[in-house]
Amino acid sequence: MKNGDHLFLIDGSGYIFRAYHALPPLTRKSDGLPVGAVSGFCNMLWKLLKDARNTDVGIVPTHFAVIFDYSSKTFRNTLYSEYKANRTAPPEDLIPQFGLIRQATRAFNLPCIEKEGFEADDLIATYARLAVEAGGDVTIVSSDKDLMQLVNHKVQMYDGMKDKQISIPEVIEKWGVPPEKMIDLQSLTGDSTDNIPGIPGIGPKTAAQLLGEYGNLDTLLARASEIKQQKRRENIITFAEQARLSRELVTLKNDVPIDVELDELVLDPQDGPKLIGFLKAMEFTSLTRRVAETTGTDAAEIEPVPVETQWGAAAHGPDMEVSVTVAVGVEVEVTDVSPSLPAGSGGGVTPAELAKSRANAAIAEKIDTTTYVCIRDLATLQQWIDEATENGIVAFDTETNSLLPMQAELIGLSLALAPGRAAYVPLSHKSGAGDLLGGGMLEGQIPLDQALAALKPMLEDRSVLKIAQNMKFDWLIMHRHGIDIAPFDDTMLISYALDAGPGGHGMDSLSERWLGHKTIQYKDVTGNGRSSVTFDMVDLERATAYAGEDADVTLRLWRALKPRLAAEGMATVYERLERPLVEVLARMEARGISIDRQILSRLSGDLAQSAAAIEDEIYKLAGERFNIGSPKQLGDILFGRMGFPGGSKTKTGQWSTSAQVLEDLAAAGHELPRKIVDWRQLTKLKSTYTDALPGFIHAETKRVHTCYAMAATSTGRLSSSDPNLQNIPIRTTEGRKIRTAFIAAPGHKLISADYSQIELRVLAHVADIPQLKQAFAEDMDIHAMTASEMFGVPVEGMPSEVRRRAKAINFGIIYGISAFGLANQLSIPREEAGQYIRTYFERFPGIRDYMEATKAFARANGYVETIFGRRAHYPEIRSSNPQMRAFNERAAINAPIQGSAADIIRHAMIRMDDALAAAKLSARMLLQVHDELVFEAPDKEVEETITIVRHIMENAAMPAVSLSVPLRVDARAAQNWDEAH
DNA sequence: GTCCGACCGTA
DNA sequence: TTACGGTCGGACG
Repeated sequence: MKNGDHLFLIDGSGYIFRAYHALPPLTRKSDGLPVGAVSGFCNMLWKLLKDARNTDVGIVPTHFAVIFDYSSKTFRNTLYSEYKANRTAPPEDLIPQFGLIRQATRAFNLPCIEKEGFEADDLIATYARLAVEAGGDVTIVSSDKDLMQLVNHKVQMYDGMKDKQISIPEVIEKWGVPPEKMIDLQSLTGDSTDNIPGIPGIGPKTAAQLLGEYGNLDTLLARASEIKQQKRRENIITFAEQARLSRELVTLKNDVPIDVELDELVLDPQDGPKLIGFLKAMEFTSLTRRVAETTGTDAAEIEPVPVETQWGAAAHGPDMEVSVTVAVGVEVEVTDVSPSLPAGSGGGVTPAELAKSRANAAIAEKIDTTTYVCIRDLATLQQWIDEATENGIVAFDTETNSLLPMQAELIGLSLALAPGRAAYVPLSHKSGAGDLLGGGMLEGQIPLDQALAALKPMLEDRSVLKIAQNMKFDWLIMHRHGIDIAPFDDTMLISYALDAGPGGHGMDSLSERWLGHKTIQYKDVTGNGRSSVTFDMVDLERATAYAGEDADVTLRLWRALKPRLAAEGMATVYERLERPLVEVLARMEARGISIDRQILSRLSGDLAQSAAAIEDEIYKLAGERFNIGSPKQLGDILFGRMGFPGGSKTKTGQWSTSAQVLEDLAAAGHELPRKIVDWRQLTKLKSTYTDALPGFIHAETKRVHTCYAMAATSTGRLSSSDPNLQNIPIRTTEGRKIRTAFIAAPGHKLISADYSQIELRVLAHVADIPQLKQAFAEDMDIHAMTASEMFGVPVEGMPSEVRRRAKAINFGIIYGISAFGLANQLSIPREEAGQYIRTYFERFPGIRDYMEATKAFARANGYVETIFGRRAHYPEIRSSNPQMRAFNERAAINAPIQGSAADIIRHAMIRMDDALAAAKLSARMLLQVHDELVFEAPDKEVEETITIVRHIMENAAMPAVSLSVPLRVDARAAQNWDEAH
């Protein structure tokens, strides 16, 4: 190396993590191998190399190397055992990419450099020093602040993803100190991601100011007593030693003994065929094409090169040593079908093959529920816990006396370590069914607090994966006992990510489907109906069989289903949209919302009075007393005895008395049907809301805790029950009053933030409709715009009826429109509705194309996808029954739109808690209503909370998806939900 | 007691 | 025309 040469050092390990989180997820089409970060890495390398003169760096590299971390243990761990101790395991779909990126590097003909005991950063520091000493210049491709200490007039950094150069001025601008003071700055601030302590209470701003004043860390520490702020002075004196230790940790080692000499890093020319062989194996088609063009290679001539990948059966523990080394891209014998955990220790299998062998094994292994252990002493429990900890994987289940997690009491819990090896730990079983007083606690159970104390370290141990069926329930139960389970997998959610569509994801049905095993029914254990008992009354033998089976089945399901995530390309959906939401929703459910009992009680009285008055009038008009709430009796009276015209029948042959039918009669001048409609509205509000809601107020928290179902819908939406807080009235003034009972705690406000027209915006994006995109870009009234476009009526002074029809059509489009449905909705003839639809498609031909393409995709694949890759399956779309087929087609058109919107708000929710915490706001998310989030915030934080909430929600699709239409969020704060919405 | 259909509240 | 959950009446056992 000589004067004028230029060395590029790529921070390979840093790039992997950053690319994984910043780039949209991507999986290899043929087998679901996750390759998003690999793709980003290859594109970046190609950009840097293809024509050095034209790169964004604007510099011609003469030498080039990609540097990696060797392992997680380095010399820094001997300095400080806690170094990087809080790192969690890399996401499962990232793990195979570590190896792939090294192979990519070699395919690019570039040296791959790593060294045991040292971090990539130390190697980079060493090579940078050597290059400068040899007279060369250096560009470090990374954006990691830990490397900024290396920047000087010969060494710069380049952020390959933001396309930004970082030299001395940029460092000063960002951190307020020149690069040579970065070490001192980091020693003061510490770094929570690397677990570097620093000095408490000192952030980058304070650190920069102190270093400006005192020059360097040693001077600062020596003269700490001069600092005026008392707290700061005390902290610096107290934690001086900690700062010195931090300095040792953050100082990069620039004298690592190197194995590859500087001169060996000379940039070789690209080997087109070699690179293309790799890119083809990765199935990066567009990059393959570009490389072929530039290097003048005929890509068709080149075979994909077999690629080695590490594909883990389970991501758990910080080091992830458990993984399967497999050859992908070549035919291999499936050798690993062993039932032991962790699965796979050398067999050559692709994700798809492993999934298949696991499915076969799962159904082949029979289940015997009589072999489970009942644990009744602490020592035995501790043995199981120790084994679980050593294993790194355990299935976990709680038994309670209620399905409502906020009021359920813990009765016992079960663990499974391996298929067939499960145990039940009774904790609160009662004795003496014959005892008049109900019996006391059963003898021979581990005291609850002791059992929980023993379990807590394992349940919270980051190196032990906990598996449950519907983890949100168990998480919340344990959360109420001071234990926050992590990390975890959820078989229900894995099933949901894989197989959302008709058919549920309950354990019983999953067991039958995947294990061929009929589970013991809860009812067979606790009894039926009147004679049923709570689980704490069940004898231990039967309780052990039932509870042990739950854990055993859960573990087996996990083994059968988990590998399918990678094989079918659904790992990202599961890990980004399902699993992280568990804790978010559990915390929302635990918080609950405050309801004013008095308001509801008063409303109930009012409703009862009004309904009674109408009831009398109804009897007078009908000439007899009858049960107005019985559609059967009502239909017979209206259309039988009284002979009203225009009756229609339901599919069971009864007279229909739907609101639509009654409204039509009322419009024709009949008094009685109007009264019925009014009576129905009042009694509905009373029975479903004002009477029912107070029963859900929790005895201790005095708040209402709804329960969200994560796997109940085919589209990705949540559902809410017990009580359902997603259908609280809003359309009528009478109904709205119910919302005034949902109130903020004293000193707080409720904030309601809702997406404006999110589904139509998603439609505009996915169907790529220019007029719609422009209308949203300009924040126009979308229904008026549609009406104007369709009927040629100017938006100014548009009759409301015209807009109403356009609005109905817009919704119809989202729902997979039919002339029949639109005619029904608008009460117009079917011919007229059909004409509307034709006109709409003429004005927006892209929508028709999109709908046809979606139907064709669904027919071909049996499912449709959201913009984030969530799938909804519609196997019946190929039905020979035309009605069935049409229904499935409409649902398939709707699912990507409704589902994408659901995914967007899921993203927002997953990020929200951290965003609020980062802004030091104590606002809390309470409710989700499909396109709306409700928060409770202290009065003083309302404005700032709205800013953060809006920002997170409006940018929720990024970076996974870049929408071509802006998202807009309306937010308002008030004392109650009615005024806030 | 349990299940299903009709009806209706929300997005 | 999409997606849900709750209440009621009424039929079934």
